[in-house]
Amino acid sequence: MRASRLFFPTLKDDPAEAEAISHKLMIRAGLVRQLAAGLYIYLPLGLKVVDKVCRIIREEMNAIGAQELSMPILHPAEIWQKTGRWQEIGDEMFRLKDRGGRDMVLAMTHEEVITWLAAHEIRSYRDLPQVWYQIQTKLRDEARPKSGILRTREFIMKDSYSFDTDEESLEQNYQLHIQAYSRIFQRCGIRFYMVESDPGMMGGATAHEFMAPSAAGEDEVALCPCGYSANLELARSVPEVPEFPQAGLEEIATPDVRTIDEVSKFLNVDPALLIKSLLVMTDAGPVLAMLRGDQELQDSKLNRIIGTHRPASPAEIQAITGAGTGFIGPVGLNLRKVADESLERGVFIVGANKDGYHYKGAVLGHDFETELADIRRVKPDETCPFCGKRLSIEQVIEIGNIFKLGTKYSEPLGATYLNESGKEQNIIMGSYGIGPARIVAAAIEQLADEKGIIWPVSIAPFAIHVALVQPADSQQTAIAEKLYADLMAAGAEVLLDDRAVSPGVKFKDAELLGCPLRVTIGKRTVAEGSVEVQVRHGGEEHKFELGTAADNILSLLDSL
RNA sequence: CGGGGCGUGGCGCAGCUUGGUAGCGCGCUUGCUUUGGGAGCAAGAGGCCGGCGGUUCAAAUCCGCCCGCCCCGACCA
Repeated sequence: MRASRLFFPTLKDDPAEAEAISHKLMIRAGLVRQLAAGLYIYLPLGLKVVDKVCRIIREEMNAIGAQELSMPILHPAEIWQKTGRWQEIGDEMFRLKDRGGRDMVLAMTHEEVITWLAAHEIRSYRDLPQVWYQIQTKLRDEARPKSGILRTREFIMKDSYSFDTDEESLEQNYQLHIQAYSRIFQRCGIRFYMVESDPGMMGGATAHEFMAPSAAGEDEVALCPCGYSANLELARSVPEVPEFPQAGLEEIATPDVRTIDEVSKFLNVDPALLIKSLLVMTDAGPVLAMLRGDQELQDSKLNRIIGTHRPASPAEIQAITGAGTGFIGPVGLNLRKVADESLERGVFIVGANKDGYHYKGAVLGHDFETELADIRRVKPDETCPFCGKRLSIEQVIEIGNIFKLGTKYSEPLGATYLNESGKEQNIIMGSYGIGPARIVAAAIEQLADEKGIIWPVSIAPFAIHVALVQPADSQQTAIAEKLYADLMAAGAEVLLDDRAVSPGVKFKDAELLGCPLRVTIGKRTVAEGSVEVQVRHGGEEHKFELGTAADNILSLLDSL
């Protein structure tokens, strides 16, 4: 491709609306343009990179026996009503009516459709197992699109679905996907972790996510050297146990001292000796959530125990507990309570449900009763529950996920098969996603430097960027054209910058675009009968004689 | 949905406090020069100042409503 004909509008300045590195660079390098919040146009270079990622995905999916198909984006509401997600999912699903007044939905995901297909076409255990996949557009009316292409309202996804007769067979397909995913992310040149994850709205019991470490990520994971790794939504840890004082409930005056910080300073005690009491409201009434003063609530964990909830307002707190914010506690409070398991043993200071007062010496089982559960957020350096080493926490981009669905979709949609003894059984399903655009963003986030993008060879829009310094010079042009033709003939993807712009602009654009190798042909190299080659990642420079330049460039490329 | 910020040529911004008919840098066009790190000189083109309404002799500027975009939170296959 010649740069003089390539549509790649580059920008000198960072766009005002971009925050994330990948967002800034994708716009500056002319990969994408934003149409509206969460809606992006992929320009030629951006599309080229996404296509390369998709090609790798296809190769690896095909390699585990998955078969590509394509499903509609527009669905009849009926199948979503059958699985219950029509009701369960709220504003995040785009809904519309067709001319006949029938309810339709725009696909957020395709479990319903693929299961409909399986219900119609799978009859016998002899038809199983199957793995079907597609790379297709998904639409979600995101509450908050953000970070460029990381969270958008329309995006493509590779989604695959496995259909098995039993759990063991599902486990095999699950493992095959783990293998395929690992190879895909490796080949795309990004660092990633596989972590335990919350099945969430997908349903099912087992789920893992593939996470690429990046400051732009929206998720956090806990990691242990022993291999334990989990999304913070469900990560577990063993907290330090403090020295507790004597038991014996006693009211103490704490005038105008409300927060954990204030109380611990006022009483000169470790925050871990206090109970943090949070009142939340559910459909079934108020619930008191309790944590140690040095801990924070992991809302997703509480959510799984008490369902959807919201913090109580100050007025509600007053009405329900009789005290204001900062003075509430479990003692004498007759409502549902959920305490973090770290409160099971110990002697704590708690709010007295009376303005200006706390109790000290409160003991679970003696002074109050509560349900116990893990509802705290893991903190860095807490102990791993499996090996005792220290956990670290990293910010990550979710690039893929895998779920064991079981019969959550096959049952309501009637996807069954006849087993060996002629008995009808529900098909056991799995569902597996990858976000190609997120892989692209993660690669940029993880590798870029202050000059621009640095592509891994496997997904670079071009492998070699030939900078022809003076296109007006016939000698330089002849050399560049020959090299361009030779490299292309050898199968390499080459961008020839033949634009009549100043050398500085060419070099800056080459760095911004981030192709793995930049070949420079100018006055200096012509005089020496050589070409200059710079490796974008690391900046290493080489000089190759003209006669063997193409071969040397290609072997240098292979070595990257 | 809650909180905050922003909206002025293609891009990045100033002007708004104290109303008086729009400016800077980059980019773009033409010409000449230049040619290994975002070139120089000269001449140009390009803006219903997000929208609607109000106040006023007069609104980019003041007031109200709305829309859009970004950030934090909630939410999130």
